[in-house]
Amino acid sequence: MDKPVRLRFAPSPTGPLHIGGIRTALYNYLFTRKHQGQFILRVEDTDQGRYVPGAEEYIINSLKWVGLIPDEGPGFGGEFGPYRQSERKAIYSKYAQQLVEKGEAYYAFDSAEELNALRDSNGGNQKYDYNTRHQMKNSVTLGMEVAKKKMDEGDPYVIRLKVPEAQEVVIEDVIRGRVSFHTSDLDDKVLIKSDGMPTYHMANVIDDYLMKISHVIRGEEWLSSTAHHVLLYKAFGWKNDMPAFAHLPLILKPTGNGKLSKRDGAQFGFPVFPISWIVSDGVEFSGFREYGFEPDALLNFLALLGWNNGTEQELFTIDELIQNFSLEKIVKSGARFDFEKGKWFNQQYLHKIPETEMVLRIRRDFHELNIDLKDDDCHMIYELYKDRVVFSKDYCDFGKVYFEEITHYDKEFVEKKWKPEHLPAYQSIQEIISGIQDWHAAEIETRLKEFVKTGAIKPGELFPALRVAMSGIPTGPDVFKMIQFTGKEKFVKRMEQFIQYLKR
RNA sequence: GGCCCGUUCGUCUAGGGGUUAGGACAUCAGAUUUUCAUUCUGGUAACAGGGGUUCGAUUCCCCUACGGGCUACCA
Repeated sequence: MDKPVRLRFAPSPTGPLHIGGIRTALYNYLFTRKHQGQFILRVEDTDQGRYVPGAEEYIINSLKWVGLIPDEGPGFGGEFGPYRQSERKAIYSKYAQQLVEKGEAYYAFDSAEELNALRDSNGGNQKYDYNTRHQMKNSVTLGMEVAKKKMDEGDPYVIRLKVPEAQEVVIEDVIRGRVSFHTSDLDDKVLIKSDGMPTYHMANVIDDYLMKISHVIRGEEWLSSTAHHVLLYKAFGWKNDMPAFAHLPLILKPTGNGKLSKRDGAQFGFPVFPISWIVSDGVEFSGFREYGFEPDALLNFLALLGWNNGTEQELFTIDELIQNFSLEKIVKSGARFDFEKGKWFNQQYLHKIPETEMVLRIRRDFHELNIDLKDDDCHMIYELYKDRVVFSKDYCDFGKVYFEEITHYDKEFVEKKWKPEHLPAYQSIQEIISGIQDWHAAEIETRLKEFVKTGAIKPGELFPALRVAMSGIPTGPDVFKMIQFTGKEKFVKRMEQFIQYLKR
């Protein structure tokens, strides 16, 4: 008897999607996959004033990057199209007409000034509702004859929902349980704007009905207006076909107040967008992709931000997420965004990537720097850095010092650890190393340790110094392997450069 | 202001009328690495407050506080 499972992700192309949107899409996707349903992308582009060119393409590219591919949607086919609301204008007018005829909606001719005057009255809190509609300029007060005449004369008008008096509107939210509103708190929402376009509420309800949507999983910002949506379903006589609602907790800023917003990335120093977004004036907002995130890691991280399966498992493959997902286990309260935890997820995923794949990426990243690496070099860089990378591009960031000139040395190290009396030791080491025939880390290690035993320098002073000489910074992998990888000739040169720098 | 939703370690969360309130990230300490990192071990750290209900409440109810959302011819 259950309806087929059909869920929609319905973003508005007013700019780039942010990760909250990706999480919403993910939950929709997981639910459909778990119940063998359809995952539908619907573009809610009914606000012509806020339409941003390229945003739709951006949304689709983002979904593709993370692997949440719609079964239906613009460019994805499907029997219930068009999936862009701007292309469904005629449908909405038809249904709006129907509502007016049934007496569930009415035409309104109030000007912006008149609406402001209404709002400002009664202490600035007055709504356009069943208490005030009788004092406004609409087909309820004017009569249908006059209204028709005004419309024929070209007077701009909107269509408003005629919210019934003194009723309780109840929503059975899958996540929150029973939530109720009273119609006395609800205004007569505009359904069709004066440009002929529907508002979100109107288009949303009609499309969900027409597209046979079974469950609406969306952000909590929609919970309040769901009361109007329920009223709309009733007005149309579609109450029995109403989808189940599940309102998701919001993702909050890491610190401070409010929900995570698109501008927070710049402020907190981490991406909030899945992939980078270039604003028309050339400003670019970096994305998780460009930051180096694995799409599966991002999804895993996002999935756990407001949901868990009741166990202590944190690492889930996408299939495991599908198997384990349930709306009932979604947390009710908002979740602060913790970028550090996101990085941890990425690191975990990076460890799972096989060496052969990683080596390919290392070669590709170096190639972009115009450095063509030999197979052995790629493997060596992998070996050297695999325990300390968080993103795959870190291999390149760490490894490029072996192929580029060293332009500066860690200031703190030089100031704190460098002592002029170390100089002879450095020079001795340069000689010892350059004398090694069997160029291997093990041999280098033996010789260096022998030297340290002479007491010329302490190990704690020597090894970090060698790292600085090799790479500019005192942290890094095993020094002996570093030296081996640097190569004898380059090692000698770098020691020379370092010694010159210290003498300056 | 009004309406609606929420509140367990710094953060994400598990749990649920009787628990040493568990895990993860972060953080701190120890071990190992004659160095940093890794790894391992261990530690600090939470039921917002006040009333009920109850033999017993962090868990159920109410109030307060705090947080969040909505309050547009935006979605």
